[in-house]
Amino acid sequence: MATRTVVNLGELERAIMDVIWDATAPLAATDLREQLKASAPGGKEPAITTVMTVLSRLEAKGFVVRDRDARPHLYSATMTREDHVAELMHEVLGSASDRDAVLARFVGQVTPHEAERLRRLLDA
Amino acid sequence: MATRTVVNLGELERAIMDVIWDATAPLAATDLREQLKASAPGGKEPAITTVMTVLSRLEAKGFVVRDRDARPHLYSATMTREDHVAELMHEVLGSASDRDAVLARFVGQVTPHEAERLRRLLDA
DNA sequence: GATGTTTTCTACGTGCCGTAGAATTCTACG
DNA sequence: CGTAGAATTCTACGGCACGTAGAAAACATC
Repeated sequence: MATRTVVNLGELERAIMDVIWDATAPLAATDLREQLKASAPGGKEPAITTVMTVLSRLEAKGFVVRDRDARPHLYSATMTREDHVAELMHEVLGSASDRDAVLARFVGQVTPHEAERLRRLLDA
Repeated sequence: MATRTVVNLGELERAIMDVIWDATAPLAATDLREQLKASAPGGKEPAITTVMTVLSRLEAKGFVVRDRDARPHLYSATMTREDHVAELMHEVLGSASDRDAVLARFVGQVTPHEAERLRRLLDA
């Protein structure tokens, strides 16, 4: 019933996606767990089964794909973080009736540098 | 523990915010309930206490303020929907390390009309 | 085929949210 | 005032998403 928007990631799910996105190649669950420990401040370290459960859920949600032929299964993201975030932005933008008004507020809050960047992108 | 981002609204909470945002003046819970029924397709109609509970939660979350002096209490939004959505967009944008790359994807997906709109906004 | 590894299954605890009755407080009106 | 009706607060339950992970099953390897 809940209009399943894409904005549905928990804390650990997001942390795992971040590791996958930062990786240069598909990762095995164990490696991923290592990276997770490295990037986590408190050194918290979930059980390997926990990581796999979340990975399965992320796969079900379409965020990652896994190579089931490889022997530890290898996981990779279905889209880049940038594409994902851009998509989220559009999704959020779409939730307003007056898109133009939202854009006005939006550009009113970007940094000068980003404004310049946007100008260049738009002229390209 | 969960890094409470602003992106936390349930289905009913959002529906209620939409009614409040569409309203031209502060609303009483009963009126709000009416509007809710009107805008809902299935004619689903939550109990008045349900509406009030959610309203209280929205107040706690800082999304609405209520006039406690008025006799039915009157509720209104703390910010416009456009400001809210723009804020969300920035929040989402901030979740990426490479903001420029995100912006590139983002502008690559806006409609021509919106691109034009953005150009004008940036030059203002 | 026994052993270590990897994966799947199953399941619990917690917190958010929709839901709303019960109890309480408040306002008018007679 | 006293009381009825209206409004507000309190309390609470059920469902679902997530973090969590053990138990069990499937695999690979020697």
